[in-house]
Amino acid sequence: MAKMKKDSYYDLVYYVTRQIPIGRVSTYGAIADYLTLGSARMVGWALTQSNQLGSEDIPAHRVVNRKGELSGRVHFKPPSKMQTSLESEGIVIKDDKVQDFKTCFWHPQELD
DNA sequence: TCTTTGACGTACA
DNA sequence: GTGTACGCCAAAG
Repeated sequence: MAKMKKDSYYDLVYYVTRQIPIGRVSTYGAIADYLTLGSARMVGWALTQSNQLGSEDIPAHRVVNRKGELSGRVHFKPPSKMQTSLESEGIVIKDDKVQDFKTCFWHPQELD
């Protein structure tokens, strides 16, 4: 596994998303900026694809929007699974939003 | 090939 | 704080 088959923008997003520590959350913008994708939408798109594929190896529930809102919960099965998973990891969710978002926020740059 | 849509973000009134 | 507009780029029809 010294070399990945392809370095499509999804692979980058998948990789970074897997690096998100438990009890922490990241944002589309942070990932997009770190990977220099140019648009946060690319991150959401990749995550949607991975989710539809059933790639549970990717903790997409730890990725939220800039406001800390669980904007993509509707893409989960069931949608409430996103909040449940986050709360299970010690993250406080209130009204579909991360309370200590500022504290739980994690930036991929932490890997460096 | 063109148009529309989308788990977003920033800017402005 | 809210609503509107634009940019961003890829996938689907």
